[in-house]
Amino acid sequence: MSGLLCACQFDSILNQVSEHTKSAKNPKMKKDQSKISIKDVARELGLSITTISFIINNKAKNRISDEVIKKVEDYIEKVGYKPNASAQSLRTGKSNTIVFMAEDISDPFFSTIAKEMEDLAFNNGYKIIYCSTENKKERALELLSTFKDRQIDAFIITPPEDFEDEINALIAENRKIVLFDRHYNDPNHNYVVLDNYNSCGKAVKSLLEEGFENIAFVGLESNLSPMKERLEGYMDAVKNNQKHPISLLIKFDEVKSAKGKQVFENLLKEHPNIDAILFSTNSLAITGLRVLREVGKRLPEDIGVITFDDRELFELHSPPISVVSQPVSELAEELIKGTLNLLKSRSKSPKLFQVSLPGKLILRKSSMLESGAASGKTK
Amino acid sequence: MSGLLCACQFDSILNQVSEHTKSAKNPKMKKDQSKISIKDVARELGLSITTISFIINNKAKNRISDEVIKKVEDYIEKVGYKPNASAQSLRTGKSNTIVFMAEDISDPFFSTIAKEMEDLAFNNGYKIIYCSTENKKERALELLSTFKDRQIDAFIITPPEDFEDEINALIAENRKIVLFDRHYNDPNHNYVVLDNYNSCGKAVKSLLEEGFENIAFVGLESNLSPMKERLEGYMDAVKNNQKHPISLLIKFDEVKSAKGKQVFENLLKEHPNIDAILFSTNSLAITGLRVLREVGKRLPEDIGVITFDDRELFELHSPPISVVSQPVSELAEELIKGTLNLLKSRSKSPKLFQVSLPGKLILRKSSMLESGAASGKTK
DNA sequence: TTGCTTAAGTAAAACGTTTTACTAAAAAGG
DNA sequence: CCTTTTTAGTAAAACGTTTTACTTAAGCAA
Repeated sequence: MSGLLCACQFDSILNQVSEHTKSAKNPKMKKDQSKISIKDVARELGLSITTISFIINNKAKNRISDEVIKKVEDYIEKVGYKPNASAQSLRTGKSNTIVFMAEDISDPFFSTIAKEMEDLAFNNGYKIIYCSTENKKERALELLSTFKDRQIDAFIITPPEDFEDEINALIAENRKIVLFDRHYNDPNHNYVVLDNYNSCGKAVKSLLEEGFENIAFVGLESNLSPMKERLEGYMDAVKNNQKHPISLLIKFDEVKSAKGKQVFENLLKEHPNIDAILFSTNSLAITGLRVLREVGKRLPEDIGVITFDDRELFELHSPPISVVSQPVSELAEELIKGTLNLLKSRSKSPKLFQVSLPGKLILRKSSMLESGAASGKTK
Repeated sequence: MSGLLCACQFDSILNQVSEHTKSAKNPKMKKDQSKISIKDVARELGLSITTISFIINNKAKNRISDEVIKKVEDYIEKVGYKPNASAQSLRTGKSNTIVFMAEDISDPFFSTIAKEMEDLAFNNGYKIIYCSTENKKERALELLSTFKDRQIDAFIITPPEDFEDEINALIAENRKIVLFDRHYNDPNHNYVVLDNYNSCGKAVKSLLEEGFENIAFVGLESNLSPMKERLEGYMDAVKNNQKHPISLLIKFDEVKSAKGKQVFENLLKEHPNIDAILFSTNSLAITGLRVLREVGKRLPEDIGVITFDDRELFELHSPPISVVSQPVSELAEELIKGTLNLLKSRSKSPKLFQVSLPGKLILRKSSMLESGAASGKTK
């Protein structure tokens, strides 16, 4: 049937061939085989490629008659023509691609964010390329250098330590940059982060209300903003309640090693009066929970526990562990919304956006001395 | 056939070269301001772009003098020139991009695989774009239709159910396709999967050796190959040992719901003699463990447990849960190695590869009745 | 000398778009 | 009836590469 439609003025030539090809069911077979281009569409409809281009880019209003628009759209729909993305990208300098440089894309927090972003971006015609910096500056630079020349429209970056200059350089080059998870308190940056300071305050307050007295903080030795803010949040909250802060900072590389377990064990020994611990990250908590189990501490009777970032693991733990949960969907939404706005704006200096979302304290048995009926309640 | 007509009546008369138009150059200004192209390099060195192109593509041997090659390479290094990826892609039809369609990129199994692949691919000059099908056919089709027109070099696909025709269609279109995690036993497909059948056999054997007698299987109601193979592997292993199989298949959507918990609870009630359970997936095990805890079953005394896919959660569980672990690094390596080979081969029909890797049984307390010294041993 | 080979390079077409600047015909204005 | 405006389109340049087919000069054998 489609053979009839391509008739127009080329009849004579087509006819010569069709004698031989008829047996192979569909005379248009050729088309399907090799990619169909805007030129093919134009030729087939007896129009110029300019017209086709205007139509597929919604620039046809007041230029092309509704009748022709309809005809072209129908044909495009029928043959499934889609513009060649590389050609578009070459011509326009845009690629409809966003790069998300996560710390580690296999980390559940980042991969969940990634998935939600992917979905939102996809619905807006954007693709996302992910990569992992491992929190290493050289790695991040390497990635950046690869992607800088690939017509990437925007970068969502979880910067490693000591990366402020590079971020500023990118911004100076007029790139669209959005920071995620960590930031530099720079009014010229776009970012979406958790309100770490107040989240920590809430956690401490909750522990105190439950009757815990000597709350220790176990954090990461790091200059990254969340690590610093969580520590500060803890410090201020404890001091404001006339308690004495006790903090242990562990090096990133040691968290999962024997060394990490040991320094944590030492903390417990040196401060036998500790009756609650606030873990600043997920992996710190996991290491901590291992040690607590090994040394026979009962939760929450001997030691109350709250940690950052919810994971299935904590809910299934015995006893279930209280957490400060990050609002993953909202974070992803803010990130994509902000990034897309940046991309939409035609101005050279789009308005900045700086978002800080509150954490959600999810109380479970590990931090509830009275273990009342309100298990799992949310605050 | 239609190509005949566009023949070239407008061979041009544009031989007047405008040498001087561009030559009012300020060599300093230029560099920093706008992206530097192959043309700039050529002009600056007084060479043709052809020469530059040959050199950056390692096609200069026997064509260009070593002296010139050196000069060009040095200059490129100095100014940091990198070819425009879109232009390359447009010209060559290649994009150095691989799409990985996972079931769910936020699932730890897939995100870990993704990360390892990303790394390997990156080192070979390839980027990876991830996406999630959610095991939904329409979603997969939608994704496919977006990516088909973007010069994607290869697809690594975790197909949803009932997707065999689509895979065959892609292959017929001459696309590079590699299946992952699940396959169709089709000798014309490339795939990398776990040896689910024998992995299940190993798990059953281990439970029997530990003294468990009535081993139940809890699986997913699904046509996907891993689900079917695991069930078969269990069935055959149990029967071969003169035991009676008991299996429960739960719908994907119900696993995490109240319904899922209930049917599992019913299983326990209807078969009070069950003394061990083999869970076919991660999330089934999590639901199962919740129920087992609620109904007061002790592990492993009352019920022994082994589940598929290792996760931190299972190691930290009390008691730690035995698992069949997938060799993530090896899977990722096979995937990328195979895909890259496909891409390297110039032939129209590269040789196929079909890889099935053994699972690793990691025994922990949940399946060890004697709870001997050999905790955590690997088989 | 002539003719052939090799070495070292270049011109120009092509990939598939978008966009600027044009045109031809019809409608409107006077 | 002429001029202007509007409508509905089109031609061709440009984006930055790769690659095919050429050129030009030198070397060399006879």
